[in-house]
Amino acid sequence: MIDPPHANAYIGIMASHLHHEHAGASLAQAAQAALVEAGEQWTDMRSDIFAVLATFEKPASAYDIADLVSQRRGKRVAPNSVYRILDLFVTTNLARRVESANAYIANSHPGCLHDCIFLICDSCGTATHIDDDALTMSVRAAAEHAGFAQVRPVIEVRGKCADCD
Amino acid sequence: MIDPPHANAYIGIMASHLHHEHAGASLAQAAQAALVEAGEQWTDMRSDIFAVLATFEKPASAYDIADLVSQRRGKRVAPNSVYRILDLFVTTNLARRVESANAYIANSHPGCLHDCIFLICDSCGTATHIDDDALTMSVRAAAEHAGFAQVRPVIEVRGKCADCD
DNA sequence: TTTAGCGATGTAATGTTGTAACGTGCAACG
DNA sequence: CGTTGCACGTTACAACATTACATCGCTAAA
Repeated sequence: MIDPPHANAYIGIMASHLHHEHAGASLAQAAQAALVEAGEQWTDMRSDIFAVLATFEKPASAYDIADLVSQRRGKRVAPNSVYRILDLFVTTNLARRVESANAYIANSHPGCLHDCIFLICDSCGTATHIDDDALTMSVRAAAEHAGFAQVRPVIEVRGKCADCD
Repeated sequence: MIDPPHANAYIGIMASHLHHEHAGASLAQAAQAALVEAGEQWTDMRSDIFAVLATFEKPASAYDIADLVSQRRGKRVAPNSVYRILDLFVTTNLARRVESANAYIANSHPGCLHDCIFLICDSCGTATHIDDDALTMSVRAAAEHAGFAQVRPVIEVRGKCADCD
């Protein structure tokens, strides 16, 4: 393979991952803190939805989440309600929408603002993400050079993960 | 604005745009040629769907296309049929799916294989694309470095276009 | 000439994802 | 003790996508 100009950009992944990756209870706590920080309430419903979302390693659809939250609460929770809260999570950076999957995934480092690059396996559906700020900044720059403003990059890569390969 | 490491990547846009951009009849002809080249048939239905798709400057949903093709033919064409043909177009590179819009757009240079970067205006909905192979190759490289194979990058940027800004 | 196969399209039904409109409960504040 | 604002509930519906199976027309083998 030829060496493209940015072939070494992945070096940035490690460098930019010095921030803390949360999991489990720690993650929920970080999420709560971030939401409160944004001036929003941390309600039972939001807590449950975040908890369910965080159990997924694959992007979860709003309907998947609605089902599981319904179980957990013993009472039907309408997709509508889930969407409302997922939208809130996305705007406050507690979760991300994976456009190519019409699904959502918890942000493992809430409060930390990146343009994420998602890698989604077409076989097993699992999603990982890499943070390569050099690369995402280049995408932003290209868009801005084309006259775009208030840009929000959507960078996702579909493929086969190492396990499924 | 600070100068990110890849800020000059857009120089690649011009450089990589030496290939011919088609429009109108010329585009339809190029599409036909590409499809036949791929060992597929250029039927009336496919021709009509491509023609309709090519009239859009915004990404078009399968249902939009179904409606217009129905008019053009004076007979209802079901979304199903449209999806089938759009899928074919996407696999043969005559069209692209814009994941963040659940919609499709004609490839203005069929036969020419790129990872496109789409810019979609949140206000007016129009989409433009830029071809920056250096940038897309970097994304591929980053994904492959993470163990992914058969990668298919999805790079889209939502924002405000120059006109709507 | 039949007929078997195959690719393209038609038809109908259904599944999945996303929004709109409006109602209810509850807590803070005057 | 109202009234205001936010969270959430409920219903209905709109938009997007797939599945299963039928039909049509062509062509190649019998």
